[in-house]
Amino acid sequence: MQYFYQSPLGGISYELLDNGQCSHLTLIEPNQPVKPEAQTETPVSKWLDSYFNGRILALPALEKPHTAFQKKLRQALLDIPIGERRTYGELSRQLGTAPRALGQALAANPLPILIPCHRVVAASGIGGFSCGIEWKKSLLKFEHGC
DNA sequence: CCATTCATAGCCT
DNA sequence: AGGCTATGAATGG
Repeated sequence: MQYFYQSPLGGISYELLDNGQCSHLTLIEPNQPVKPEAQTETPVSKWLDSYFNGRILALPALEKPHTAFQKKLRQALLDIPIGERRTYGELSRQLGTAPRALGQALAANPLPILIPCHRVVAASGIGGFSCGIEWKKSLLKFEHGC
């Protein structure tokens, strides 16, 4: 079942499975509001509230990673504190993989923000973002002020 | 400093 | 199995 959330940075849609786990989260075009009537209170919406208020709660139930690597990657991403950044090179060395392969894995992350893949940037420059580079910029900017 | 090239490798579908 | 990079380092202008 699909839900929507209106964040200060733009609309967010996400998918909850029957078991309550969040399987996907997508960032809509920044500054494009979503239909207000589609917003419903869920564990994910509560978490997003907490995130955008600067006091982050424990993560809601998430769908499990499909591979061992994704699990390791998810943990590594969650270990990056707010406001911190890692480069693709740094993180790939930490995980024992190649920078490019890491990019592939990040691009396939179905749970941006929840799993903070936006804190990984290129060695020079900002790098890419699956939901649009503008989102990555605003997220980093937002976290910087926390 | 910017553009281009190329080595590289493993993750995802 | 095969492609396909959300890289990075090196090079050359």
